[in-house]
Amino acid sequence: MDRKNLQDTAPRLPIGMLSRRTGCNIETIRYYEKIGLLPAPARSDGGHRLYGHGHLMRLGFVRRARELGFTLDEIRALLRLAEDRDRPCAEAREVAAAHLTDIRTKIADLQAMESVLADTVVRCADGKTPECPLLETLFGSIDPSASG
Amino acid sequence: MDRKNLQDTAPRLPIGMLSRRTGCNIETIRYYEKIGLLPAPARSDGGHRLYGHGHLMRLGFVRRARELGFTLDEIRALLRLAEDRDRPCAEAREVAAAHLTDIRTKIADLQAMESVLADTVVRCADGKTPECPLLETLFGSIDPSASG
DNA sequence: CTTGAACCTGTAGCCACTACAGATCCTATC
DNA sequence: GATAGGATCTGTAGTGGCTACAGGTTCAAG
Repeated sequence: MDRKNLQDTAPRLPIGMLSRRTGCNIETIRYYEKIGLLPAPARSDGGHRLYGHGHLMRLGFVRRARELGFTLDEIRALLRLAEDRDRPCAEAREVAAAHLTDIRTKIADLQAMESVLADTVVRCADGKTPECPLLETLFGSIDPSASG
Repeated sequence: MDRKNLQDTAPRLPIGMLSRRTGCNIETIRYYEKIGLLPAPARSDGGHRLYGHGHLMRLGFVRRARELGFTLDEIRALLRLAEDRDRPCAEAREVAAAHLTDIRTKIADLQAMESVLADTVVRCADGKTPECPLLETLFGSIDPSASG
């Protein structure tokens, strides 16, 4: 069985089933269809969506990529690479490497926030300063006498 | 001079000046006014906003708090505490402590993403696997033969 | 009095969903 | 075949925290 057969769309699963199988909200699934991330599935006579195995795999891919913080645009690119089996690895690595840089930047930013806040909260807990250290920190160092 | 005199709104600065002094976009300043985070300033005869020292301090406060990742709602709460000088420290500490927890959760989440991705990118770079390790990771372990 | 920068209001867009409202369909039971 | 109620349908609007216009008015310098 080819796990990457994204073209297999033989209609089987209604949307609620797909939702349960992937852990993805029904609304989100419809949203992914609307923005073209998930191809429109077959419909029952009454108009209900019926998904195939390809949809299941594709949505699983999207969910996993989201868990790793990829944006929907990045995921779109990765899906294209997954379909084009010729030269995906180098390009996929590029997408991932760029994303990794983003993540590391975010971690660094959050760690900077964390250290300032942790320090401030400790000083608040001390109760050794007359003013609230947190509020003092936030009032910061704008000099109101400087001319703009 | 009391740095916390947020009530001083004697009209002096036009919005562009306030923007330059605080590093906050003009659009953002107007947005903060619209959502009630920054009080509406005086106006010139022609209708241009004229800000006072209190606005400068308040907006500085907001910007610093944003840099520490506080949400606008949290900042609203902190500003209320800053105005009410009686029992702010314990409550401000609570707001900050809750936010600190959020930040630490986010850091942990990002570090989890980082380690998976860093590992995968390295394996991509190896070129030792026939398939692309990144795409393999994203195709994950959904078992299509399991019944939903 | 003219120029052009600064400012005004209001609306729409961004991302990635989420939450309805109000209608229709599907399936199981009687 | 009727009925109940869960599942699904479409479409719209809201979230947070801005940002980007369009199309108009005002301000300050020369």
